[in-house]
Amino acid sequence: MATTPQRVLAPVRPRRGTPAATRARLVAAAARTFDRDGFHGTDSNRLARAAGYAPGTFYKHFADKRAVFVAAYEHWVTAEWSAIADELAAGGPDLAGRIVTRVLDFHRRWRGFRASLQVLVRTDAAVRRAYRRQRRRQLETLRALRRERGLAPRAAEEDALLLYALERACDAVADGEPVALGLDAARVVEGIRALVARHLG
Amino acid sequence: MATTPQRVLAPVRPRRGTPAATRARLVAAAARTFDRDGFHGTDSNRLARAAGYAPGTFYKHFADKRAVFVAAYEHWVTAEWSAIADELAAGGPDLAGRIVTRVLDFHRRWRGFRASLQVLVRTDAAVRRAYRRQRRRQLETLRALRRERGLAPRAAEEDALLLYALERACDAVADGEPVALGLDAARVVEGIRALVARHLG
Amino acid sequence: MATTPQRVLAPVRPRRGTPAATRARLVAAAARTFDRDGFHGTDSNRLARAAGYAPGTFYKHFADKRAVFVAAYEHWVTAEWSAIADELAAGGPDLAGRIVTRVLDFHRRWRGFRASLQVLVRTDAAVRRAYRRQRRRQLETLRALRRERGLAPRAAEEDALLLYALERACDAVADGEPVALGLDAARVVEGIRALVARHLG
Amino acid sequence: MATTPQRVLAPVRPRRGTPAATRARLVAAAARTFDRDGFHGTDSNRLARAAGYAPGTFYKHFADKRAVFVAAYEHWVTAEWSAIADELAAGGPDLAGRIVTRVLDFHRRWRGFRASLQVLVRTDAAVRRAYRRQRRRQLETLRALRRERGLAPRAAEEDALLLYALERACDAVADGEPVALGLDAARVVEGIRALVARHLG
DNA sequence: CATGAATGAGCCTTCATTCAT
DNA sequence: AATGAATGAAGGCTCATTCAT
Repeated sequence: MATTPQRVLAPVRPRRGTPAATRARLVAAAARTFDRDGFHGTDSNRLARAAGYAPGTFYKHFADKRAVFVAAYEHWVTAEWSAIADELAAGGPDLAGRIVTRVLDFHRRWRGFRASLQVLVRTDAAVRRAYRRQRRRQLETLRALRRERGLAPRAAEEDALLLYALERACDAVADGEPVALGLDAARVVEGIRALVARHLG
Repeated sequence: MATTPQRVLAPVRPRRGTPAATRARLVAAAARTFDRDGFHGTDSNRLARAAGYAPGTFYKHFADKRAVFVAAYEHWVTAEWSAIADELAAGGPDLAGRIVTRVLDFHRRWRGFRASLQVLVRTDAAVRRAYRRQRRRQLETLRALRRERGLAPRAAEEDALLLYALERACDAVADGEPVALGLDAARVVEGIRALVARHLG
Repeated sequence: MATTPQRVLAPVRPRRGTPAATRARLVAAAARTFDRDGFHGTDSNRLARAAGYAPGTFYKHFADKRAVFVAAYEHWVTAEWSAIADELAAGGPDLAGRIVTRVLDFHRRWRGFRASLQVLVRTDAAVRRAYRRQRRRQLETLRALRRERGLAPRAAEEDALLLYALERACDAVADGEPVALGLDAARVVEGIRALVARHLG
Repeated sequence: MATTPQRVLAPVRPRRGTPAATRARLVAAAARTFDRDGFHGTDSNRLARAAGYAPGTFYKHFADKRAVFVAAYEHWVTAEWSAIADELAAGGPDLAGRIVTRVLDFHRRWRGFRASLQVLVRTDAAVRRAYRRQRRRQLETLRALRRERGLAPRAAEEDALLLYALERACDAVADGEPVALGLDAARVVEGIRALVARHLG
């Protein structure tokens, strides 16, 4: 049974795959790399190599470096919200706790990416558009949730505030900031849960 | 009231100033430029020119671009907190409202800077240290405030959560996000105020 | 016998060659340029252009300027000693005279390079290592020669002295020093030949 | 008995000395610094500071960096040859040995300077002129010596060859090359002495 | 005579992007 | 579809030199 040899520095990939598969690999590798090194901490050649392709291939699939960033963002955030939507749909006790666990999980995975995102939101119109679109989706999801569950009604402005608090707190935890400051990380997480629970309650 | 005209590309300044004055001008110009263009959106030559100096002058005062960033950060955040400390000391009604106005003001002024800061906190150990130091200071200020005013006692973890919520919400408002999303910005600000008031109460 | 015309600023070359060919062109151009202008008298962009490439290409093949210098040195000195080895192997009368002609030839070609070499030997550990390695090789070649030809035995120290005298005298002749001083260059060369002959004799 | 305090990084000096004294200090500091770091390994500000002066002072005394180099060269080599002239005049046994000791001593002191010198001789007309002038002086000294002592007559070309061998061998010893190659340094020095003795004999 | 802040050309290097194969 | 050699604009930083004090 022959095994495909794996090169360490240049992952194997079909020399000719479907464009969609190639694109998906490039997006996935870019997401990982941006998260680890930041948007300005890598270059497009490295992104291509990380996916197992040559530099030229990258530009066959994306107009420029910014374009993969947007693609990776959409991909990641779509995944995030479909996971959270599942959580919401699942029902069961401690909805708030389960949401926080989920969000925290995502923020841990994408903290570096999110940091670059904040810079590009200010710098790049396409990124800003994508970012706003996602925020709108989040607000709609939240409103729908309350409607479906018959939860306490809240103004959209209050939902937005909850999202801000949730996302910044999860970023901080993902950064390891509470630990670095000598705080009890579990209590911080519990605080976040309480916030969400109060809001949904 | 006549104002002294300022040339855009080469601000008036003494042909030969004290090192401290030069450094201060460089820091101020760097802070403004980083905020507008982002850390990776300018270069050291531009920073020097923005302060009215030639490229070489920059490197007489800072080891590299990162070093001015830290200096500008310390300068800005020190100013922020001394202003807030004044506000706190001033007494008078609506403490929460006055704090939010102040913080919002700062975030409006430094939103771009803060975005780059988040990236550099992950990328650069010196920036991370400076950042943590400031956070520690914030927590201490908050604790001291509650003690002096005989306000409701809170765990440090809860203070941290307040800071996170406050800072992210003010960033969003400074970004113009509520407006872009069709929300009522004033209601968002009022929501922030309520959050702070409830915490201090 | 027609020669291919070479453009000075952009030598003809295939638009896309093998890495080895590119590297070889860069090394050759660097050797020429270092010899003419000295290590500190050129820059990496000039070296790239002299080989017909853009600045970036240089850094695809060498970590820095110092690295091409070492590569050029190894290349040149390898060529030198294989030529001398051929001379030695060839046999025939006036071995000393033929050696001197050869060495003189090389020193005329590489006098400027050798001058920079002396500086870098003191400045740069990698260059020093390469230099010592070559000297060792020279001493071994000399010893092997005497053994094979049944020539007069000499201590390694004496061989070294011969090499020193030979190399400095050839440098001076290559510099045109005898002529500048009003000496008879041919007599100087004859003197060098006598030195070598006496040593081998 | 009060001692003058000596700062390590900025040697004391009279704020207003005679121009000649200032110049002499600058030359001495430059000679030391060039020897240690090479001509291209320092900058004119460092040369000034090493002598205890500000950058501007340097340019009050020398037209440019190259000019101190020439001045330092003349100073050093003048000292060298007056010491050797004393040695020659002193008489006594083992003239050759004493000459070699002296030359070796100088080369040990100025090896780094000499390396830069070889580069500048090719690069800079003023340095080349100074260098040729010194060589002419050496040849004259040698001829005068033989005349006065009634030594064996030699063609100027042979004297030149002796100088070449002597200087290169002493450079190598000063470089520590024999030791690095596993040779017996004392035997090398003895070889040099024999060379000189044979030539003078 | 001496200072030292300031200059700015220019070198070293990176990296987003192209294009011939 | 994929390659990867090649590009060149531009950014980071140095340093010989000037000049107002």
